[in-house]
Amino acid sequence: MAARECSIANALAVVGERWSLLAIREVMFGVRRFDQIARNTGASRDILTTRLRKLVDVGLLERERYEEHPPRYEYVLTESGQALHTVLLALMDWGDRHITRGEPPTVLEHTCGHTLHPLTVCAHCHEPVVPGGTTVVRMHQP
Amino acid sequence: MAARECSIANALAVVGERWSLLAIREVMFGVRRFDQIARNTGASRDILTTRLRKLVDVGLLERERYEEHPPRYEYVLTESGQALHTVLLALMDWGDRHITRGEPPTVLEHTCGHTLHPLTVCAHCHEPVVPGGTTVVRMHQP
DNA sequence: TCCCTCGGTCCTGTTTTCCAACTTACCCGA
DNA sequence: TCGGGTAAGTTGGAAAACAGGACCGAGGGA
Repeated sequence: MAARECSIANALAVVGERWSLLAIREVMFGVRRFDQIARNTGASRDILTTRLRKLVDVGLLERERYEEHPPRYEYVLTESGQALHTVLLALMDWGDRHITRGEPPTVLEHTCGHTLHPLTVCAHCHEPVVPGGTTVVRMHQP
Repeated sequence: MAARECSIANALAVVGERWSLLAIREVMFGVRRFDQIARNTGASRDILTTRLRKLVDVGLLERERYEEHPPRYEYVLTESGQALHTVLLALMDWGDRHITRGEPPTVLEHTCGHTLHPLTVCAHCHEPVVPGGTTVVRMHQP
């Protein structure tokens, strides 16, 4: 215990459990219903229940009733949840390049009309950020 | 089972288990030794052993002997491992903005001399990618 | 009426994970 | 030579997480 304090660790404490990011992927792709999310992710239903509840509790999802009779619910992303799209894009791009064999299973298009290949740049100079192109200014030591 | 085929899922199958990304974070920040990685992540030693072994097996890390007598090892990132830096940066930025309260615990500087704030842009038009700014062209349905 | 859907809950057994102590192999200083 | 320290794990037992399937309640449709 008494590990390094870090926003990566904090982020993973919220979305790092198994199935959480896949559930968010589904909602981001427009799949909002419990049964569909369960089917598409492959998570067992009870685990998915606890994951979705946690994501609602921490404010990444909202559970909205979309039908009164019978009561039916759907999950929608909050602003914090939507902000995770950069993480999912980075993960998908990395998976496409280094893990998945063959063609990318999912292809996205940017509003500019071209196939989306995400690129991470420095918000200040707009140059791409390359591995080793950063230095640590300040960091918590455990 | 029989879930959606997707590079996000494939990526998470490799680095999605608890402690894996934190171990990679440490190596990326220059911490290469077992004991230090264990201390800084907070992972228990046995779990860390299996995680590091898996990361070596899938080719994200290499285990190198840096001392013959006694035998001592250190972990270094392969190119695939280094490529994960975009994922970690996205996660850290999201954590800084939406999870961590107060100041970011870790501050990085870009080679341009300014504090690094990563920005995800489209590699083609160089415009920022915003939530909902993409459409799905092709996708596997389970 | 009977069967179906949706959004879960419950139960049971298997896997993982956690935690602390132990091990091996060597170095160092007194 | 004795004791202590470090590095990189192993081991064993308890606790937690997970998988998979049955079940449930409120309604819908034929």
